[in-house]
Amino acid sequence: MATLTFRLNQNLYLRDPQHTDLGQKIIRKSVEMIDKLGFEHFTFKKLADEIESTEASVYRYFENKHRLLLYLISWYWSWLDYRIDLFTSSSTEAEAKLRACLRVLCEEKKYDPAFEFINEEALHRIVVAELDKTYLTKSVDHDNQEGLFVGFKSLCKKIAGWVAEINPAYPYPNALISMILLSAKQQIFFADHLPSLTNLPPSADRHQKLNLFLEEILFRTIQKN
Amino acid sequence: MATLTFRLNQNLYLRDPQHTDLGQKIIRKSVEMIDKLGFEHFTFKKLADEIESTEASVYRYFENKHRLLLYLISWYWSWLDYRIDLFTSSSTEAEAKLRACLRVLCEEKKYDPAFEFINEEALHRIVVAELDKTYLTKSVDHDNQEGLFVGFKSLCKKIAGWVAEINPAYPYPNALISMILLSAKQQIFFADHLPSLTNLPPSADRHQKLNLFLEEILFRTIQKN
DNA sequence: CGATTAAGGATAGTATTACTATCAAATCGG
DNA sequence: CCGATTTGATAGTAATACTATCCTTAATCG
Repeated sequence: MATLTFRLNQNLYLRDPQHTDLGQKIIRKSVEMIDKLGFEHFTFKKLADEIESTEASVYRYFENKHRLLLYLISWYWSWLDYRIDLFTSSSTEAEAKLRACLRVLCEEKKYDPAFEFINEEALHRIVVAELDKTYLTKSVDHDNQEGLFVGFKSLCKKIAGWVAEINPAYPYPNALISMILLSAKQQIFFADHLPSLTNLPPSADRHQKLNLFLEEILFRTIQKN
Repeated sequence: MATLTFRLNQNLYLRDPQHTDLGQKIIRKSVEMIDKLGFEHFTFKKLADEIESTEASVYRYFENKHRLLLYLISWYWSWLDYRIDLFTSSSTEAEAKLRACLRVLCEEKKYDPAFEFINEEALHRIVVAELDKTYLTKSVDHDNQEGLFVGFKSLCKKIAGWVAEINPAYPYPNALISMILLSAKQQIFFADHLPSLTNLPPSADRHQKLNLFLEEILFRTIQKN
């Protein structure tokens, strides 16, 4: 099988981790550890110990742990974008594309064998729990200038484009889509931890319910008249 | 003028800061400093230096800085709840209540002289920038059990109740309201820092636009049939 | 009025974190 | 096989998030 890799913004890393053995270990293990410990309790020291390397070596790949998180989450958005392309390319209608897109967004994430060293299931949990921390910092503006959020921004733009195709007069397509993208993560988190803030059940069919919830909001909001 | 205070969950603090001079200084100054430095760069040491007290003394009021943040944000939700009551009590119709409620949620926040030692404008910016960090931690479940999120949860429940009054058949009232409550903060943040993720303008009338945006989503989504 | 208690100040100390720096050993490409 | 690059090993630093102890002062209560 051909190995796919995503070309991510070079400012995310110092040395490309996809190209070396140590780099791949860093990615694989950090996904596992951030998922388990949470980003706050995850440190380069602990990571280095686990992969039997040293802190200094990890710092040669990533400037700091914040950039590593940004890297992982950028990877996630690229992956989602790729999957959305996969499932929307067969449609020509914007409406069908949007429906397919929401399905991909809400689906339960499983390990994707197309990408060997990433555990997508764990990465999805990381995105749910840590996404907001990537931009809620005093360095947002700087990070944004360096292009560290392009993955999220371009995905949002693409989907908002379909909204504009359906109803060019609707004035808030980007706001609506960014809201939906974030809500998909938030509501899953609430279902797991603060159930009174949602109506999604704890059971496995919550992904389907989430899909219904968001689809209704999206299409009712953008319908004409 | 009668001085109002909110009765917040006792687990938020070790000693009630509203009742002492030092406590009030801690609240007033921490709002100012978290707003300026951001929560990550804010420390009890820096705070103590500013109010000319000591780290140890601050720790006598709050177990740690995370609880202090939770305290401030709980205070904010209580305040919002109080303002929503103020502006909805005149209406009897659920729809009118919801409209008034969204107006309060989206309005630009100004200093409220009813509460002397809190700068609501700064606190609002803190909520916008730091809210998600209060629950995106490994200790959510524990904090939730201690009742540290009741402020947000009860507000959400109250508003969702009005939704249910209008359309009892709508299956996701809590999810819809929590989404809207959070989006109101998020979209303001995007307008300031990641404008391509929203359609709110940088100008002052963005609060009004935000109101239109959210009102349309809410009422279109819950309309019957 | 004197004694008790509580609040706050002063100081010290600890483990951990998030780095930075230096040098030597291994390895890899031409 | 030579030289450049990569990694490992080790050390060190400033800051952070606490905890502990002791002392002074102020309020309270019989």
